[in-house]
Amino acid sequence: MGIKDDAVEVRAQGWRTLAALHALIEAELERSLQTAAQLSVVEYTVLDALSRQDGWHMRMQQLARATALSASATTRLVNRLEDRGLLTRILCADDRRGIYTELTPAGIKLLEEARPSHDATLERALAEAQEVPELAPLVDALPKLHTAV
Amino acid sequence: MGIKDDAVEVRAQGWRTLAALHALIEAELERSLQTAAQLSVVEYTVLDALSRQDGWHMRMQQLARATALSASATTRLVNRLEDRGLLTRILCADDRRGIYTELTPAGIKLLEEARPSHDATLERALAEAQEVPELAPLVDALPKLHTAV
DNA sequence: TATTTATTGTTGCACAAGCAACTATGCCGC
DNA sequence: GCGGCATAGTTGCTTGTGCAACAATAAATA
Repeated sequence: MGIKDDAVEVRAQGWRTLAALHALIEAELERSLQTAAQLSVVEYTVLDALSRQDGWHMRMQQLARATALSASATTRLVNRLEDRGLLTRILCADDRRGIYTELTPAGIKLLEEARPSHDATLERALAEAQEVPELAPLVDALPKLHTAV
Repeated sequence: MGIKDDAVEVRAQGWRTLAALHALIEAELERSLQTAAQLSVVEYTVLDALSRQDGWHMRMQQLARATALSASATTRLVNRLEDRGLLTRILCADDRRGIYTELTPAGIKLLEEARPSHDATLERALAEAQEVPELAPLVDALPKLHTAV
């Protein structure tokens, strides 16, 4: 096995680690958000993305990218949240094909209620992952990514 | 905003980065494996996990953990692969509740055919991710996790 | 041994996802 | 202005997934 083959295997192992950690965190968040606010992880992601957006409105396609979902899935996701009164669709004035989505007060409220649970669960999931030998190095690496030091 | 709040935000951002990179890689692998071998990512994961297992047999529950899938999803996943003749169920002699799965020659063959495409796509996806500013640091960190230096 | 309890895997059901086809609007060259 | 093409979003259909309930076997306890 040469150097080149090693690189392939290193990438594969990195990918497996990434996938495993992702699955662990997502599963815990899923349960936590479900019981705390009847929200799935993607639904929370939408509300959170909207809240971190200036003016609190995004187009469908931005939402699709933010959630890594297909266009059709995004449509139905927004439908669900709109039916629950958590956000509203707003027609674009300048581009009449486009549709903005905006958080309603109820959406903001639910997000604020869910956020502590989300954050605590994330912290707990990362702590659990650190107990797993294969995952620990990745958990350690995560907070070092964006520190502006 | 205090130090504690910063830690929360750092974790959240790390999680978003992890999720984004995971989604990007998975989407590319999905397309690639589909066209190369009519396999989904989880299906490939099963075949790969079995091939990296001594004796090439695993129990359902191990498979469920390796794929981060529920028990029922694992059952149906194994059904699909068995129907295609890529693996076989083998009853455990010592624990008659348990079921081993084992790659068939056809399964081994398909895996070997799919692996180059998988590895190449993974390399390409990581290269693409490195062009995205938010993802680049995580991409850089991945290969450093398991290097036995 | 008999009875309870835990574990392993499968099935019914409801739901969310992707793909392809569609509508509606914007944009470009003529 | 008009036909052709690209873009934004929605809908029909199929499929994979999780949860809860279940059957079968093992392990624990009396």
